[in-house]
Amino acid sequence: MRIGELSERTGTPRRLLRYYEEQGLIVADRLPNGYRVYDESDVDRVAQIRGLLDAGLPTRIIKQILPCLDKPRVIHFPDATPEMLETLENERDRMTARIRCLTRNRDAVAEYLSVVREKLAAGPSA
Amino acid sequence: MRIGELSERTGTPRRLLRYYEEQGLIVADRLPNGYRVYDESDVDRVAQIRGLLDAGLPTRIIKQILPCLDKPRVIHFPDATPEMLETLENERDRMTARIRCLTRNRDAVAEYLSVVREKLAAGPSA
DNA sequence: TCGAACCCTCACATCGATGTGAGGGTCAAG
DNA sequence: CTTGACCCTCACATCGATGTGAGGGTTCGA
Repeated sequence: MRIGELSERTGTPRRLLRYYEEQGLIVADRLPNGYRVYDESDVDRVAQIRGLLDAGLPTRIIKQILPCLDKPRVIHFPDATPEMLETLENERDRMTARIRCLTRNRDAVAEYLSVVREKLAAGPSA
Repeated sequence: MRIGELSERTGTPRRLLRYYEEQGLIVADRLPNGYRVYDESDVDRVAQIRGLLDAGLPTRIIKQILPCLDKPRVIHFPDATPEMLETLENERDRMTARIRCLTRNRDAVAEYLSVVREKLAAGPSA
């Protein structure tokens, strides 16, 4: 598929698909006329990128963790330098911290909402 | 305490403490000379703000969810408009989505790391 | 009284993610 | 051949979070 379809299917502006490519997060083949072509797997990949961006990770980091989830179990770690492994470990820990923070606050918001809803159901205009 | 101490204890630049105040995330009393004064609870509050910012939430949203976790159980929902409740529900769901995305990817990174570590332990230079 | 170490406000700069549009090719259908 | 719907690159604009520094007060100890 070309960029327009991918944009529509992922709800992502074309501008951003090009930006993600520029940042090395996705690679697109080109037709002889220069048009980008994508395949089905790019739909998931873009969704993943957007999810991570939305969770606060910068493209620089996303670029590093994406290969870890590539393909089924084809771990191509020969190019894994010690610095890179350390970066990944740090990022794993940061993600864990984020998850904890988000969970705690999400639960608090959820509880607040349920209490308010309960009150509203009991005495609407009180 | 004044801004310098809070900055040091939270590892947050003074500039940002002032910025958070400007965004309505924290309120600081003032000494007669204009200096900001904070109390112990602000240390936790700043940590919470930073955690949420790091998790990708904008100050505008953080400002809305902070009151939900304020104090023990003093829910002051009289000023809870329907729009606000809807915003909170949306944000709760977005946080849940973020948590799922982060967890999935964190686990993948963690597994990648453990496999690589294992390989390295087995045949270091192979 | 002077200097160091605080604090203040204001304002411009940077950085990453994104919006927007100019200027211009490609291609299929009328 | 032309029009409309695609696509391209390039470049400037915006927005939120953050850096940086100018210009200036306050406090305190040497």
